[in-house]
Amino acid sequence: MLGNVVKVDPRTKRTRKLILDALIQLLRTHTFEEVTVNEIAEAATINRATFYAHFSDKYALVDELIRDGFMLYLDRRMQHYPDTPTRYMQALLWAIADHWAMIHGQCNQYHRFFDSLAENQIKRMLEQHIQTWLDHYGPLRNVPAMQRQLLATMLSWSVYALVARWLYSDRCQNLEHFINDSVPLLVGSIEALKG
Amino acid sequence: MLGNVVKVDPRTKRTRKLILDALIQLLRTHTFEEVTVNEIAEAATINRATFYAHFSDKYALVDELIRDGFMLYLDRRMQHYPDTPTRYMQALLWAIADHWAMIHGQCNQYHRFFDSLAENQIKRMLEQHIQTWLDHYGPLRNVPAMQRQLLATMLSWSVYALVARWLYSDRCQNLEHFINDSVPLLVGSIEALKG
DNA sequence: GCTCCTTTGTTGCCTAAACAACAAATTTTG
DNA sequence: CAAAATTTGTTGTTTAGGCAACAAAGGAGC
Repeated sequence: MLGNVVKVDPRTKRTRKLILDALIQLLRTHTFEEVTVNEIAEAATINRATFYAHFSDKYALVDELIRDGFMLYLDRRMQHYPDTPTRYMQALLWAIADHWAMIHGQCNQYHRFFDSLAENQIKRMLEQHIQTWLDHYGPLRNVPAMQRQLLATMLSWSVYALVARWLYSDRCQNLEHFINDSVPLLVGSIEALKG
Repeated sequence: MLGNVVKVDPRTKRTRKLILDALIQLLRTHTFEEVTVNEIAEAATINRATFYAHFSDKYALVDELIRDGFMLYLDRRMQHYPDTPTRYMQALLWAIADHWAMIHGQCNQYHRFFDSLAENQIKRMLEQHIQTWLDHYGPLRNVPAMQRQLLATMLSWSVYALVARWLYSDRCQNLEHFINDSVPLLVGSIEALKG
């Protein structure tokens, strides 16, 4: 985890941002399936070949879009360094809800297929994040690493599942209440590993 | 006046736009004198050397900014093809007023020095525009070209002078009235050439 | 089935932009 | 005023992006 400053060419940064922004803009009026690489390149004012120099295809692009977006909300919810399982799990649930709200506010043309791409990326990031958190969580120091890895996998899916359930149950319950109801379940599986 | 489509590299277009936009943005918080080429390049996310590849210095940049801006309002006021001297002069006066309002609304940090740069560019454009208009104005067909050129020079300065006078007299008079009062004077010098 | 048309990736050549380093001019500051 | 620090232009070299043109893979329509 060194200060890995790789000195990336400013043109590369700008081009990536142009492409990302172009997709966001297009998703306001088209579904992800409708959008072509050609349209993205045009909207980004770059050449189509340049697109392929940055992303292998539009799926790789949307993956990065999701990761960038979710990272933002995740970091934001981690500002207060939640050091107990309860507060950490609360933060994760809020971050997912934040991100979902942004997605379906900003770009209302996101669709089923899009959602499943998002789900994969988010679960992947959650697993990585939880893994790191667990490794730094004192009380589990003596638990074998493999056990912590399995726990991280399980929790990432569980956390996502719970929020998804709330989202697709028409969000009739207040989000804060729902989170308070969910957290104990998640914390329980961490506590279980201590014993 | 052929359809002179010169096929300009998309990167060039984008870079010029980035630089122009960067200056506009900086002029919201700094005076023109305060702004350095370095800051412009940074705000535009381009290299300083690239700036110099497009503009010889920041004065050349602001010239283009003014020309682009004024051209917009001039074209807009010419939409109705004013074919009489009266309507043409009205359109010119309005265009200058439009542009001035934009400048001092958008970028309130514009200053004396900036204004004089603007004045030069606008008078230059006015002269060119009036020259062309006069050349296509039937009733002056038999007037020697040199006479029309001198008239164009005089009118460009006159038109600008009148609007400037209104602007610096605290704009106490209604603009429309002021324009109606001014137009006959300008038209008069055109009519004088016919006789 | 077949054609026509669009989209997808890929490639080689060319150009605009990045970078770093420079001298000269200008501004700041002690 | 003189030293230090910015800012200004310029230049040679390196690199990212633009531009065909291409084969291949879907569709859409007949």
